[in-house]
Amino acid sequence: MTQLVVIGLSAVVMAVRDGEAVVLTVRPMDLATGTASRLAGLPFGPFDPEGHRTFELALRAFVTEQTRFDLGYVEQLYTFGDKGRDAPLADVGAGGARVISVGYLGLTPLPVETAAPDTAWSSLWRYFPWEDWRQGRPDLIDKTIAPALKLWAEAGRGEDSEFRQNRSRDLFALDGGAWNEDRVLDRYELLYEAGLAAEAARDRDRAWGLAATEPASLAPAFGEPMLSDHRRILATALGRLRGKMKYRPVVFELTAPTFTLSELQRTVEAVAGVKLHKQNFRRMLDRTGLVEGLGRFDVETGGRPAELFRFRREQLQNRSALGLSLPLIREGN
Amino acid sequence: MTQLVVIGLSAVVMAVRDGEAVVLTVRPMDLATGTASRLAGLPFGPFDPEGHRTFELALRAFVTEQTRFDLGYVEQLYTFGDKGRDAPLADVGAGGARVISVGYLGLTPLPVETAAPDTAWSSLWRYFPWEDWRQGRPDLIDKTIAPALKLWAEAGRGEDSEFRQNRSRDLFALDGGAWNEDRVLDRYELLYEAGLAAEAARDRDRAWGLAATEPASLAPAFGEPMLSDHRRILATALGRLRGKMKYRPVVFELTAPTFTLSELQRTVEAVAGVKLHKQNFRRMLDRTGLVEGLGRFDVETGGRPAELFRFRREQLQNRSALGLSLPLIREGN
DNA sequence: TCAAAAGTGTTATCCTTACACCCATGT
DNA sequence: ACATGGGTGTAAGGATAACACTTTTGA
Repeated sequence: MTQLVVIGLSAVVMAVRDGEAVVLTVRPMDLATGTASRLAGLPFGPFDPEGHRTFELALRAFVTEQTRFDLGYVEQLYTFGDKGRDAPLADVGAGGARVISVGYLGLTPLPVETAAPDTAWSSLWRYFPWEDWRQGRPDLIDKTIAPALKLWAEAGRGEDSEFRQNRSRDLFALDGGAWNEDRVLDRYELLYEAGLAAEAARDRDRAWGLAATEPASLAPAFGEPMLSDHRRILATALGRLRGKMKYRPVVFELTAPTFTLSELQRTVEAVAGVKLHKQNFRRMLDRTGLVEGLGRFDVETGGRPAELFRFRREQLQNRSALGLSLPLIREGN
Repeated sequence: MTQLVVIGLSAVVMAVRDGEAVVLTVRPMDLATGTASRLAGLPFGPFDPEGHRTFELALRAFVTEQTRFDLGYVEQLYTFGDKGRDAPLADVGAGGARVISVGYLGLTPLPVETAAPDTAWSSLWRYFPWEDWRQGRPDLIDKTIAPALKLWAEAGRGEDSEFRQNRSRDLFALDGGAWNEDRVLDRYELLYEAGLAAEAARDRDRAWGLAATEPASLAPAFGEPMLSDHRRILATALGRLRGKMKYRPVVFELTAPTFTLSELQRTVEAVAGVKLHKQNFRRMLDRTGLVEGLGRFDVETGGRPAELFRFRREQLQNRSALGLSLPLIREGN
């Protein structure tokens, strides 16, 4: 009944700095070479069933230890346990045990320069360059991704070929379809399945007992790979955050206590990866009553001074979140 | 590094039968008495890191084994690992190891009578009687729950007292506030914290090393308790499903291949626990284009025959989910 | 004076909500 | 004929998306 299982915790700590979405990454020591790992990973650590009462406490403890940084908002994402996928800690030696990793999302308003060595804030678009549509549709989708997916789809047999093609089209908005910014994970998994994410080649090699081939010539369009399955966890986190922003006021976990409406808009845009309509964004804000003007102004904006606002945290509780449809009725019928 | 950890999988398998939401429950053998356990639980089993490639495969295997029932739609819910809470398997002997349980939600259109012994479909409202608002606001909220929560709030000190009161008011819609049907987990956790869920007393006893006191006289208004933390997992599942219905067409995992619009509405109502507006429900359906009339009719309805419809699964893929706000813009500004 | 960023007004369109009403079947 | 459940039409109000325009600062 007692098995060789190790529980690992991984943290996706996100912030917005200078209008760019960033994530906290580490380069752990590689046991083989004794130097910092070539690939970046997420802060992660083993869960000690003796010492820790809850996952969340364990997570906060080791993130602080590794990065000298205190987490604020935290939420559980998903638990990963597939055997095929390269598992966390495999690179730093879990002694052959099966590793289950519980992923967490943490948000912080303060992209503090972390003092810890081998720790850095990196832009999300390094790992998902196709996810930033703020300057319009990224060229690399049509130039590199679409052709590669087309080849992959054509390599499929019968039904499968058509299925691959439809999925590519829908997820990457290929034939004039609408871009759905929430489906970050689906897109990453598609690229992984198609063998276009560098991690796919690595995991395949490892499954066959081969030495890792350098993920040599994959185009930068497919994003920088990460250690083990960390890029998959990161994709889960970004997708979750993008979706959640729409029905819970989580953006405010990423802003300073006071902010201008433009700053707030830039923060939302940085995460969602799309441009928003200024006037309508503002109208939406005062309809929902989520923010409150302070009558004070920020003079540093390089134009007309902007009023400072704050998030009205107090009335966060019940807010019925909007969701959609389910047309309610009072009585009868 | 290798610790005494056991991974358990728990399945919340839901269906709608005769217009009532039901869940698959089991009464495992109690090792002490050798008879079926007094309390119901969810189907659960250990995850074997040697034998199983993924959680999902393991889950499908043991659910079939325990209940002779094949799962259709499956999604991961949450991973529970708190020490304070009574953990799964504790009742059937995990030998003192720390148990981490990964909860899954399964949906099925066929509430097949399961042949397996000690397995049954039970109404969700047995466990959460306050969650069914289809006949209007349940009496037991004002008669039993509200007064009990009031006492609990008054027992709090200072700030805490006010906080408890606000939370009770918001979650149970006490002072004319709006009912938010999605917050099933928050409500259960509130009752647990307030010591009103029978499980709370049991876990407290166990933490203090006492023999379990019979959860004697808790009013039925607080729902029937389940084994270990299964009612918490069930609450997570119901909340998730209620929320998800609003942005993904998951209801159709609960319906037969063809259905009348009234049947579909009753299914949604059974899960959401609220009454819907017939005409507007129908208008919403053809706006979204989710269903398609078949030109065939069901004559068994006891009135004018109803047209049969089917879910248009094919165009499920991209559908941008509605969510809300994020006012997009094409170019500039 | 002009660029840059903040902030306001107005309109067409669509969705939601609410109302009242007609249709086809079994008893 | 009438009860029962299935199904339709229409209109008011609010939210969204798209226009264009004014205001206040620094260089």
